[in-house]
Amino acid sequence: MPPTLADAYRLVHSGSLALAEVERAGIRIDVPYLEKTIENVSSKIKELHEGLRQDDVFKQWKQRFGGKTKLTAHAQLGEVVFGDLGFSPNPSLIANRGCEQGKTNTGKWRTDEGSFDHINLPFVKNWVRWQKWVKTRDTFLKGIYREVVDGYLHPFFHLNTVETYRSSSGSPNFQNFPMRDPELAEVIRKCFIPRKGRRLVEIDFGALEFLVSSCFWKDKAMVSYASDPSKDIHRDIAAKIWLCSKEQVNKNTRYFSKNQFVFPELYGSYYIKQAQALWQSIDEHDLKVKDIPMKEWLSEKGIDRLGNCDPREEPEDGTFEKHIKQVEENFNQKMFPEFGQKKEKWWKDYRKTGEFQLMTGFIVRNRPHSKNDLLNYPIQGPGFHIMLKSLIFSLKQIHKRKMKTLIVGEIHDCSLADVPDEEIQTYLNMTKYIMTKDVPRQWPWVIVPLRVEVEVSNLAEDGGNWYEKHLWDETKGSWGPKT
DNA sequence: CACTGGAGCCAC
DNA sequence: AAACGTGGCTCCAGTG
Repeated sequence: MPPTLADAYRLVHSGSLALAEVERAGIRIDVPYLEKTIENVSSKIKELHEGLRQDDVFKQWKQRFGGKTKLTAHAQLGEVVFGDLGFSPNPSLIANRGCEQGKTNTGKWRTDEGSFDHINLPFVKNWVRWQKWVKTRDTFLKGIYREVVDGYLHPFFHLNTVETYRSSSGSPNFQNFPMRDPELAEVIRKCFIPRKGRRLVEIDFGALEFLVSSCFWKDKAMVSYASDPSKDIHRDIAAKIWLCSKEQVNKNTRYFSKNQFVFPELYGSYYIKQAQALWQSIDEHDLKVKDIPMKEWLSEKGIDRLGNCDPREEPEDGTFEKHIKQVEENFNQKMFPEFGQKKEKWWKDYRKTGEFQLMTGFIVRNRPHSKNDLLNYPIQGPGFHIMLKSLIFSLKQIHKRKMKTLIVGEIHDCSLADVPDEEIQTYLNMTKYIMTKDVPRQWPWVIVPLRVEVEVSNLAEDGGNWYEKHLWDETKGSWGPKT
């Protein structure tokens, strides 16, 4: 019997109790470090601000806006750079539908970071940098500081706000602290520390979205990719996109294949958007095959331009657009034909009933939904539910075994725990078993093996924090740093 | 003064 | 016909 709406209710009920416990536990914050860091970042901001004020561009800015001059106003920056200084909008940016190149929906100049990529003006580079640090301080650092009580932070975790039946977090949002920008990640994540005698332990589900996707579409080839650790979908697609052998795929080319083709394709993007994004990445990130610059490499294969990317036109031969169109057709018709066919039926069925049910029993019928919603919700919701059920089971075990471990946070496909050193082995063994054995056993729709990725911080006494953490793995039931 | 939508940026 | 999804938070600029 597949999960019913009543099952879904029970999950939310016990999930709410579990997350209440997470909220109550709280995360230890290194308050002196946080205070010092706010000071340091403020000095950096002040310096950058001073530099901007002394720049000649700022004089022009003042001439233009006089008493209304406001250095934080994006609209004013746009007027100065693209209006007065006469820079053209970034030609490699893709214009929004119904938007003039380089402008927003309301007709103002776009002033996001990418809009300035092509402009080599120190003033502009520094302005972007300045804004980045202002956000770091005001949103993240001060957001934490404002909510700290007696050295602990208690972010909220909600189950009632998200259409896909994922969770959300607030006050502050625990789920969007910087991670990819190493400079920002370090400054902010060092605020989070374990309690005395403990370590922070983060356990992620590996590749959860792709695994859940396989469970939902039950496409044979997809399930095979998801089940066989020696197979790598992103590498294989990268080889097709970049016209090279699987062995010639490198970290970068795989990364962009994954994030600008495979996931977008699973969630309803299409070849024109993917081609544009990939083509832009080639120069932006200096993509290569072996040591050959990508555009040279592609040119040797007979592809020397992007193409018009006009949805009304058939792409021309010899364009990247045409090539990606073929990769897409191959993806949907040859590689994953069941995915290609089932998604049409899934959409048709929705059009008949106006509602759809997730594998975990939840029913979505709150409003009319787009085709892409129909592709995304069934993956995003149940992916989170796998994590939530694991969290619930872990807490149950922690209580039963009278452990002192505290689960202190959750980010969609991972949990963060504050674990006494002497409980580490128990906690990791127990949680891995729950995540990879117990939960799949309870949900027969999980038809592919689940996997975990474990990261552990140093002890509090050794300067452990959420930034400095180490991959751990298991050999014969014993966990330690990965060698 | 309270509120709102847009734009931007952070995460998964 | 349309064109990858879900959030939270902050600032500005405009409205009542």
